[in-house]
Amino acid sequence: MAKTKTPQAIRGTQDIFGAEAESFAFVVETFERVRKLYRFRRAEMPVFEKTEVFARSIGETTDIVSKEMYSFEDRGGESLTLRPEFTAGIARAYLTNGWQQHAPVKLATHGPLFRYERPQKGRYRQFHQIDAEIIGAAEPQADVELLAMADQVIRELGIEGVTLHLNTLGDGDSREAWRAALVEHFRSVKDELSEESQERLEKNPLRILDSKDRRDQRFVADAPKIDDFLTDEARGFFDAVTSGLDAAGVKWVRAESLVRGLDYYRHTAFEFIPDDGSAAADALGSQSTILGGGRYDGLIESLGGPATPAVGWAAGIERLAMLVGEKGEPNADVIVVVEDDDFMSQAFVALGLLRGDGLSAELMAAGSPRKRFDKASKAGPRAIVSLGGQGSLAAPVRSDDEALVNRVGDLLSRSTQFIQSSSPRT
RNA sequence: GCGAUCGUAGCUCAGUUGGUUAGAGCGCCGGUUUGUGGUACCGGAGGUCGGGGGUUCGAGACCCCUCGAUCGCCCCA
Repeated sequence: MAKTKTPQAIRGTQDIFGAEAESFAFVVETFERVRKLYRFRRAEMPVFEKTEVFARSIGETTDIVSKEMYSFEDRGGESLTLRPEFTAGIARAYLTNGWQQHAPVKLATHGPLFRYERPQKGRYRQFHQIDAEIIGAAEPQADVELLAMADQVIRELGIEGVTLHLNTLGDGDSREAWRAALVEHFRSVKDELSEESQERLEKNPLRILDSKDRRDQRFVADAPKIDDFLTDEARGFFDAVTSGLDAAGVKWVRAESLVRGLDYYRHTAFEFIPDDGSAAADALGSQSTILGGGRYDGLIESLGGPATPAVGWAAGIERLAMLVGEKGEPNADVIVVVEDDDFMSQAFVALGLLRGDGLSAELMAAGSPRKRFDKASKAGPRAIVSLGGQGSLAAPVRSDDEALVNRVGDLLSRSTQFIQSSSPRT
């Protein structure tokens, strides 16, 4: 038989296992716990949608839509796309399921997203996010509550050295006026900007503001500020958000040049970013944002729904997992060692008893019988039950934990399979 | 899409200016020792050196292509 080649995993996908998988699970479990504290309701959406769901809401000119989507035709010839983010799909679900009746709704979800990008540290083609959205709430209190939750998730994950960067993009009119002023400002010095920013000038002028290129930064300093274009209403909204955050004890800094990549953002925009020089910044490489979001009051309309205010955020699980440190896999409470294969069935009785009582238990019954105890011992369980070691039905329990020895001894004595020995200790 | 570095056993890596049958540690399997034990010793399995092509008497080493990884740019979580 010809040797079959093992297919490789798809570029930019990951197989997560062991300590890394524990960190990943820790992030998700923490999110689930905190989300219930804030009374966000769990939602599940499909991982793929009609392409137009994303194209229309995210913005045709954004990088995500113009070059990063995994799109394909199904057998009926319809263009479908693997979700590159949660918000658009949630908005669609909100409209097509009549969730409007629950408005305002607080929703939480998590799962895989797909973006066709060059993989690097903290960035994958299939990646995972936790996500929280409040749909149908126009009040700044919604922004405050959403951010308080984000802040608590990060704190409960034990992540340090990360700060909330906050900005406002104003309402639609403010944003447009500001954008026009920025274009004018940068166009006057176009030839002195970096090549990339010259392109951004046409496509996405707001992004010039956070360019890393020195040539751009001199002109960023005296660029028009959003604050000068804010309507009274937009300013009032932002003030309400910031004072709410202060009252809620959420630390934040103003980031005047923080803009978000997607077209649908209005008013509040924010990112949680590691502080310069912190361990977190180090661990993340060039990927800085671990959680980002904002208010998207226009999105639902772009999908054909009624004008509906909403705010949300998403955070990369992989990026968070890199910051929570190693979460080792816990050792077994008990390992049952079969030192003589004649005692195999007793081992299953013992395992059933132990697991039924809530103790994690593992069987060690393969390989050289004489080495099994050593292997069990090496695995570092809280206790070891040895079967057949003395050629008898006795099942000695080895542990430094006296209470556990007694508990295991009591459990085993429930079966006539075992003539309990006088629990010798080591 | 662009750039840099890198691909040798399951894992971490050696492998001299290209030169015989490609090595070590850990892990795994078996045996001996110990005999209430996490020890030590012996032995074994496992590699078409990422894949393909080329240069050469001879390539794991050099060249080209390709796939992948890592790290940046762009952008984002």
